[in-house]
Amino acid sequence: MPKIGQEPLRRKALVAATVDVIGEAGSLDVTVGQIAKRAGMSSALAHHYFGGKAQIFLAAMRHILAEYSEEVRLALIAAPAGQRLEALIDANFVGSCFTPAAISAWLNFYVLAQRDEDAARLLKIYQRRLHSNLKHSLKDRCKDPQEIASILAAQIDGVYLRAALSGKGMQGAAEKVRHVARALLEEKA
Amino acid sequence: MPKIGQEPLRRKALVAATVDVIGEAGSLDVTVGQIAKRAGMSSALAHHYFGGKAQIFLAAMRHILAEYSEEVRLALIAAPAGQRLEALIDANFVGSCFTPAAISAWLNFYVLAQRDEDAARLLKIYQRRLHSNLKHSLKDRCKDPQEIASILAAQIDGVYLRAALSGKGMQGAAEKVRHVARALLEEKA
Amino acid sequence: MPKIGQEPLRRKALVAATVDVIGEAGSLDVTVGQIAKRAGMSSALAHHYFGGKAQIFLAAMRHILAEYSEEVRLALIAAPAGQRLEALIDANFVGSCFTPAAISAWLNFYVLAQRDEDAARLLKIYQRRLHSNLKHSLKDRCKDPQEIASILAAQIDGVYLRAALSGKGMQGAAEKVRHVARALLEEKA
Amino acid sequence: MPKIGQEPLRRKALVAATVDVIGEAGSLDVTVGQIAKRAGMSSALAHHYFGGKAQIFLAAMRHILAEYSEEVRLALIAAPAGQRLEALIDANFVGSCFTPAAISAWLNFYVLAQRDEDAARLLKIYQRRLHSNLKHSLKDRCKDPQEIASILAAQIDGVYLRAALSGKGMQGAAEKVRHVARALLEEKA
DNA sequence: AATGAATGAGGATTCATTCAT
DNA sequence: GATGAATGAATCCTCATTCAT
Repeated sequence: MPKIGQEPLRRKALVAATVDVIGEAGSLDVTVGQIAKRAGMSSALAHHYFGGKAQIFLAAMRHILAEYSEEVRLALIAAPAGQRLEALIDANFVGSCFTPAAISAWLNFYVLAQRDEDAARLLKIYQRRLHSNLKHSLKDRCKDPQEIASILAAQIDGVYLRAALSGKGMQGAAEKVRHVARALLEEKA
Repeated sequence: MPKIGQEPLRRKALVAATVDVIGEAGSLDVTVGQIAKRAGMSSALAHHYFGGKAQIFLAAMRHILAEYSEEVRLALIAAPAGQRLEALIDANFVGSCFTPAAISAWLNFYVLAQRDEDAARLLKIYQRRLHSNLKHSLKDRCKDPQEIASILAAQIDGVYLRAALSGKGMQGAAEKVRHVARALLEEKA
Repeated sequence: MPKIGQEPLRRKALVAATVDVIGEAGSLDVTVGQIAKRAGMSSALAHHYFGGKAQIFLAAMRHILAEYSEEVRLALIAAPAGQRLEALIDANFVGSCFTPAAISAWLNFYVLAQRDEDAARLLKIYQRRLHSNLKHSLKDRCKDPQEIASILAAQIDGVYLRAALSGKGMQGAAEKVRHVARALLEEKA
Repeated sequence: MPKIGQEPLRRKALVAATVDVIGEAGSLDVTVGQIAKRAGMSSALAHHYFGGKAQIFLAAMRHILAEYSEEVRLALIAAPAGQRLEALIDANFVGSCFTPAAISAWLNFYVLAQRDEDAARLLKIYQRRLHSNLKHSLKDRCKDPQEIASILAAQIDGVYLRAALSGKGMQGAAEKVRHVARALLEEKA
């Protein structure tokens, strides 16, 4: 029996290891060797599958974003029509991709996006999707969904940042954003 | 007798060069050689004056924070009594330390704070000061200054992040935060 | 499958090269680069296999001591019962590990032992073993084997030193120690 | 009043500092900066007076040898005619230049002599003088002063080495050499 | 497919030495 | 005489990457 289908397994393992290691180090200054070791293979194989360090990182980022997207998608599906905004906000602070490890990877993602074309593109996709989701869930609930969505997106990111750096986790984070949302929607109403 | 009093000059030049180079690279992955070259001296001299790479970075961060603090201090002094909150918000998006270069250094500062004791301490000081300033300026204007300050601080950071990553500068950033502030203060009024 | 089993070969080559290079330089001030080059590999590989300069040195010292010990062991086995002392003395001045190169390494070993824990430990082992061997071979031939062994050990080291520094090799060295041994054993007889 | 005669003072201070620092480090791997600092001046001045690191070391060695020679000279003068050998042996283990610091410098001197012409010459002078002194003091007391002197010189060096490395000082060292001397002189007498 | 082997390039750091004042 | 300033060269070490098997 030949070992078949090893490639996807290996890639998955490497992606998971990357998130893991970056999370632990709190930095993108991790070596391919560390990642490969964590994934239980040689660094040569990591290169073989991904082509280079940058691509490994990118795959890890893509994974984080995919998990996040899925989380959001499910939350929106499950939410009652009038509660989409609240569900969306909550989804941004709950779920597997918001573990401390992922947060660290996420933070570094922001930095990477400054230089790296691919990272910047991925990040833009995330931002557009979040903005779009927010706008949709705000439709019919306020006069300027565009602006409110933009504000709430920033609020979400800011709360992330602070939660990530405080080391105290996401407790109370969603509530802060909901608070802002309520205030903005009550305005002049 | 030797040439004298070069140390402060050199240190200043190195700090400026560090902010500069980090800003351009969008990353802390810059070499002491790059920094020293930009500052017009040998890397050996940079080590001589600062002792090591970490200390050079730290001095740069301290410089950025000092500039920011000064900006805020002046804004608060100049503001009429009832306009302190607005002045404070504006001060966070205007001024010399919010050039693209400084923003990049700032972003990387967040990441560094995850691993580096000293960076974390500096960052905490910034956060406490911002929170404290916000709270003071909210006193007498709402029921829960503590909570509102916390929300606005996150909003400020989030707007930073987005402005920094969009590459479009700070246009409209302060207005977004002011918008949130207005909404939160009007609440239940 | 990769080329395999190179590690022991490389380690051996590096150890030999280390002794060689130190011998030529007459000093521990040799670079990993020099050693690696002599061993026919990159300095990176030397680090890969040994972890660092100190460990390379230590391995070289261990090698020299092992060779010496083997030399002594064989000499003692081969010696007739009544001639053990003489055989032991001779063994200290004959043999592969007393080439000029090894002597130089040996000399530097003394110096290194002043600072380096590991080197000091190794040296102590050598000294204890020599002392113990001498004492055993002196048993039944004098009243105070402990003291005589101590004196002869020092004599051996001293003759080393002088032979090493004179650059004229070990000619007549063993005979000097044998001379002392005879004199000490004849005492008060 | 101009500062005159500073040069000899500075040189003396540097020589003393060199012995000091080498003794502490247990190695010749000391920097000119360390030496100069210990001597209370800038490293530039050290270079100015000595021309380079090698010459500083050499001056320190010369100093140690001079002290040693003086010690021996005085001992020989003070010794009664028939006790010159014993006085000479004792002089090799007593005196200011056999402090732990000097021993360390001495040990390193041996190593340096392997490469450095000047150091080798100095060392040879010491060895010749010791040998000559021993030979003279052995004249009329044995048949082969040349050989006995050679053996005792080696014994003295060997005992040095062991005493220096044991860290227990020179206790009992002279007595060991005297013991050998007695034995050699009693031979076949 | 998988990996041990191997390296070149690069980076932080140190230090003897020189120089201008 | 004396020193702060300054640097080039060298060294250890790391790491992404390539290669042969």
